[in-house]
Amino acid sequence: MGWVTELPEGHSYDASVLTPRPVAGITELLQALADPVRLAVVRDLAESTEPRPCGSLVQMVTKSTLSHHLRILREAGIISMRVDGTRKLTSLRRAELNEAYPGLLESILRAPLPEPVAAS
Amino acid sequence: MGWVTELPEGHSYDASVLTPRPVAGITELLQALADPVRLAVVRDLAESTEPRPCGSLVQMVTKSTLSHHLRILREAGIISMRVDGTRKLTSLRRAELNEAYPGLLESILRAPLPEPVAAS
DNA sequence: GGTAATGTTCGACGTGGATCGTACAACATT
DNA sequence: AATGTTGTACGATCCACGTCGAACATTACC
Repeated sequence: MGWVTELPEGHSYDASVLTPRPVAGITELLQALADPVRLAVVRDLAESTEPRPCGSLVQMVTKSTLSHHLRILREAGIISMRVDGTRKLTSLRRAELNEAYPGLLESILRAPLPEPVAAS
Repeated sequence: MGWVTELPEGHSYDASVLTPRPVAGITELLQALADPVRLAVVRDLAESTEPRPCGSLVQMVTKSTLSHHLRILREAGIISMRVDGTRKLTSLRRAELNEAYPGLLESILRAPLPEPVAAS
């Protein structure tokens, strides 16, 4: 078996890391996308067809912070992750998003990236 | 003259209330839209072609809180306001938004409103 | 001039969110 | 078994945000 499915009262992994959620409501979805780091992650994932390990994503923040942002994106149904050995591959759920909110993701991705993402 | 244009060091109105700003960057725009009250205001404005006074908008919050949200929408370039006697008429800047981010506003407005907007 | 109507500003409060460091879990390799 | 790699959980901190009440500004009307 892979990762733990139940929480044995203490320090162990949450099963929700791997079970994809349905795409969230419009407010939660916009809140998830309304952050420079998370938006950068989404753009990054959108540019590569292949799933990407967390380490190859934006390096603006610490591992723990990135994990926090990936959790939010996961809980909003924007991304999904699957295990690949010692790493987890993250991918953008374009189909589900386009079904739930047609055109939304595309129009956001089409937007020019204004902020240099980090402080100049 | 109309409203004050300069801030005479104290309690007076800000000129930015009436001067429309350019549409903000994608992150600031999404942040402005990622709030249930503001999203309700935008939906409300989108459903009526005529500009609306603040009093006829969503009544979920206090006047001051609504004014705060309208300020954020204004600074993001999403709405504009003009004076009409003792009131200010608010209108959605659909054209400017569609020019800056084609399809974005429409896809958001097309989304079903999930949350009953207030606590049940 | 006084009063009412409509918004805005300010100050304050509470909550949530972003960030980090550290410790831990799971797997791979040796 | 020991170690390295990768990602998550937890605790703590800091700051931004949403909310309200009260005071003020602007205009209209009596």
